[in-house]
Amino acid sequence: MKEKLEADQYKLTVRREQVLRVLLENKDKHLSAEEVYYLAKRKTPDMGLTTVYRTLELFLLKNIIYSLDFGDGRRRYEFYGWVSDNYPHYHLICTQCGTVIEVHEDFPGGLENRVGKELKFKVESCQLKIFGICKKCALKTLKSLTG
Amino acid sequence: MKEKLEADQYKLTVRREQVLRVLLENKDKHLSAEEVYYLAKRKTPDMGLTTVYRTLELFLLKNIIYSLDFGDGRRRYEFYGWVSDNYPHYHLICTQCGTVIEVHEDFPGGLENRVGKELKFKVESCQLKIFGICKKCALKTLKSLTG
DNA sequence: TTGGATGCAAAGCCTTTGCATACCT
DNA sequence: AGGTATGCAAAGGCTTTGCATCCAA
Repeated sequence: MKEKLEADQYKLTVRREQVLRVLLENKDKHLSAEEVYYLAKRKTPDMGLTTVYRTLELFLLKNIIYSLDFGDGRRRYEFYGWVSDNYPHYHLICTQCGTVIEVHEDFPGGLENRVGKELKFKVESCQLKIFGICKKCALKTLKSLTG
Repeated sequence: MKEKLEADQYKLTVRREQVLRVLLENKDKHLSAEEVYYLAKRKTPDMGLTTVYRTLELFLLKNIIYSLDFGDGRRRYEFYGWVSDNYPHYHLICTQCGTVIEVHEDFPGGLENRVGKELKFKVESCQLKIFGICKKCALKTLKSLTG
């Protein structure tokens, strides 16, 4: 599987394989570059942060991953989930505790087709972020009010 | 209208009014802090960039504006369009020329209600970004192919 | 041997903070 | 006077770049 991803003209070096592994093992985590760096460093201690950035850039270019921004000032990375065999999905972001919940569910309303046809736009990918209060925080708030 | 926005405990100073004016005059433009700065500077030459940042932060806090990220490394700002009298809307982002097209249309499929009920999540706001190729770029590509 | 991959350090951007000054009530 | 607002400069945080070295084909 890994080999297939890189078969083009790029080499799947040890470092790149490490980055790939970390990303695969944390599919649901939305890691930042630095987090990938620390996790990869565990198995490859002489890995550099620069390499992580360059590898992520390469993966972005090859559409292996894509990047998101949850407003905390650093970019986060996730495997690509559009057109591929992954289901498209979207994110619920709690504005109180910052937790990001992934919803693995199709986009509603045949959105992508409608956009393509009605608005003359060739859709490549979608990102849907829903901000609000998660159940935990709602409970917490309730408890603090009732004592 | 402007007065109403600030009536709380914050002063609507000349600088803040300038920032507000720039934002109002560019409702459809998704300005960055620096762009706001330059536009505001035209009428108030001794305006500082720091003030723009601090004013934008204040406006964010008061839910007068909200911020977006189109992946170009700088935050962009727009008037708040949820719950308010603005229609919710989403963005088409051309991955070739970077143009951002606003679609003033409700989110499809009663999305926000479904999320709230099915996933136990109190929705505050949504952001939908659709990446792809705009009509202009598609034409450009076609022409370059046919000569 | 040759070109890409890598690490380190430095530079670049955007944004925030510290601090002294200016302003308004 | 007192507290907020502001500008400038400096600091911060994340990311990219320069450059010498390393590695694999």
